[in-house]
Amino acid sequence: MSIDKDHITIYDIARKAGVSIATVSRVITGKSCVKDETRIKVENIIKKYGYEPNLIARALHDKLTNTIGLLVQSLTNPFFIEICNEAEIYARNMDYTMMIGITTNKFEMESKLLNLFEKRQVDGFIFLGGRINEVNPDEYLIEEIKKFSERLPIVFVNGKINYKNCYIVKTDEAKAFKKLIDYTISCGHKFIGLITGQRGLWPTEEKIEIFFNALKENNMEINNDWIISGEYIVESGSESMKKILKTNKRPTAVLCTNDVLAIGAMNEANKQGLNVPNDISVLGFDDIFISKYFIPGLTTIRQDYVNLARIAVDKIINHINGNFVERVTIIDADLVIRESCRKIL
Amino acid sequence: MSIDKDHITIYDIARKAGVSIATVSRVITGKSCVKDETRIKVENIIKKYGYEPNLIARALHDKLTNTIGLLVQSLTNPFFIEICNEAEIYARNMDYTMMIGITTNKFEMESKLLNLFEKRQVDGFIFLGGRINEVNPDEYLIEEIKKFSERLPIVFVNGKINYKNCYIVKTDEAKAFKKLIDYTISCGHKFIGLITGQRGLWPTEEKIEIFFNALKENNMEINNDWIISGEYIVESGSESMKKILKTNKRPTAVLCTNDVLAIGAMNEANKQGLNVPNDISVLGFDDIFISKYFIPGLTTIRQDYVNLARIAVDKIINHINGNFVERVTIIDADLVIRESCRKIL
DNA sequence: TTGTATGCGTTATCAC
DNA sequence: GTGATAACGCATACAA
Repeated sequence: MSIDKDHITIYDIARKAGVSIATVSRVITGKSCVKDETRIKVENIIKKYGYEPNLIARALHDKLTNTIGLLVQSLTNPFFIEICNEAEIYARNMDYTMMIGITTNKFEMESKLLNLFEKRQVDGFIFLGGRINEVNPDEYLIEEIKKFSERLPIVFVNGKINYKNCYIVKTDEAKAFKKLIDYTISCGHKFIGLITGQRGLWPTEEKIEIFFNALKENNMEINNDWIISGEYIVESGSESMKKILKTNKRPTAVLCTNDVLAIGAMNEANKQGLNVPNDISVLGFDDIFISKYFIPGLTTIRQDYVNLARIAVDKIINHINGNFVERVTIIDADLVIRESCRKIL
Repeated sequence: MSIDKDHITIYDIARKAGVSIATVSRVITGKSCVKDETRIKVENIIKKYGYEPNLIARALHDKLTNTIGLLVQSLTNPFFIEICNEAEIYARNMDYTMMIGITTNKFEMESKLLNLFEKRQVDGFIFLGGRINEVNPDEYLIEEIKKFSERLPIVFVNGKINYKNCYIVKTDEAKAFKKLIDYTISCGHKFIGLITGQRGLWPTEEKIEIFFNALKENNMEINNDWIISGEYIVESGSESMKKILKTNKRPTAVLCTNDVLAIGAMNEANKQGLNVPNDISVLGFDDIFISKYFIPGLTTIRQDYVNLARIAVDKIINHINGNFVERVTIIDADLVIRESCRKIL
């Protein structure tokens, strides 16, 4: 085949088949009726020359690119990675391509990417991390999202911005974190600390509230020296644990609002010669891939990555296709018991 | 501003400015000369109406999309993730957008993605994992790469397929692994095992060869029961360590051809009640993010992710711009000494 | 059922 | 220095 595939157009096929380009187009899209005889003739020519429609030209006409923009805070947090991984594979399976933009947790970068990807005519956005986690985001951040959501479907994964045009798929983090606390208490722990990431984010504030409520319900001591906030990075988990271990009395268990923090916390405890879980128990949230293999295995909450990702993609595609889309979907998460939380006899 | 930005075209601007679309286009591209007076007039109108050129239309004309296709084997191996992360951020900084395709290490998927992304008119490919690591790939896998590389720049990250049109950026893995072995030996280890991923891949075979040579050079015992191959996943590292620990005499140190395996190996040693590094030392390769925080911290080789990623992107962009591009770039990697390898007195 | 003609929004060629 | 117009490749409204 000496013909360069790149340069075969609908015109070439039409000429070879002795029909008009309209007919060829009809055959390709399959939307309109074409007489069987001509359809087969055209199909054969298409096959013979290996013709493939030019997706750019099609996008120019249709205003649709079969592309989804994935705006993710970073690829350093394994939770985000799992979502990206599953979302890409699933989306492509549904005939969509993923454009990825890493915002490095900068709101300006989110804005730039929203604009850039809109210019690239993505058919929808998936938002992962960033402003959607803010408890009190600046008004303009919300306004911007609203503006875009008028034109394109936007899905937040684990986000909380509530606006009529925005879709949400999220883990029931409150319920899941309550499970984690209840389990810890059921193991006999009476002195429990809490390590969190940034204040002012939903994944943090929600869990802090649940934590306080649960301890009160159980008439347990709330020691503010054992409640340390930082960032959602390993080093911060270590730092927070260090602070907790400096207090006069140390807790028997420390809950972390995510696994990354828990790993930092375990690392620090270990450095100080403490054994997890014998000297101090540590629990996490997310069940990132390494948590299973850490020593000791981390007891944590497993978020349902696969469904979070797939539902996010489905919402976009269904919206595009004009199907009904549930605005908010909430998913349960399971407790994963490993070795990092000791049962106190 | 009541006008919908989406629908402003070059025609609107031309009309408002009282010039032709050609002039507006000249102002936008900046390639041809326009009288200062008219240029300023047009620029003002553009600003006033917030006009932005339609990138799809431009792509249809130019055959360029300012998009790079990133074909990655999986987002489960942290090494790949680091590259993706850096590549996306850097590429966008250079005004390119990243399309990501996860091949799940299936060659057919690589083929599909090559074709799909070419139809989407990416301006180049970055290849991460997959067939480019095969020591003896099927001929058709090579032919396909050759075919695509005639039309588009393709960069392999740590790949070895040698073809005149393909670019390569890679860590000098042989040299780096030699460093790792030399260090292990310098710590006094005389009985050393090796855990690898799949046979038939360069990152495996090359290291096995280095391993044998180094041991011979040092007149050390080569015990084939201590050389176990599997897959590049954590579980495989555990399994391999299990096999090594079943042998009569156990090595004092085990080298792993990547960190993922090392983590599995350490986990297994630990499960069997052995302390790393006191009972057995474990060393890795890659320095994935968790290796620093693992207990004990993993002694390993740090690949220069940032440069690997940036050089890959640069090669693509320079090729597109018609600049000279070095076909192969080889990067050194450093030994990172942590706690997982014990010094024997 | 099929063909013609037009639009999609650019850039570039060629006149003027 | 500027404008008219073709070209990029497709999809579709309308006409036949």
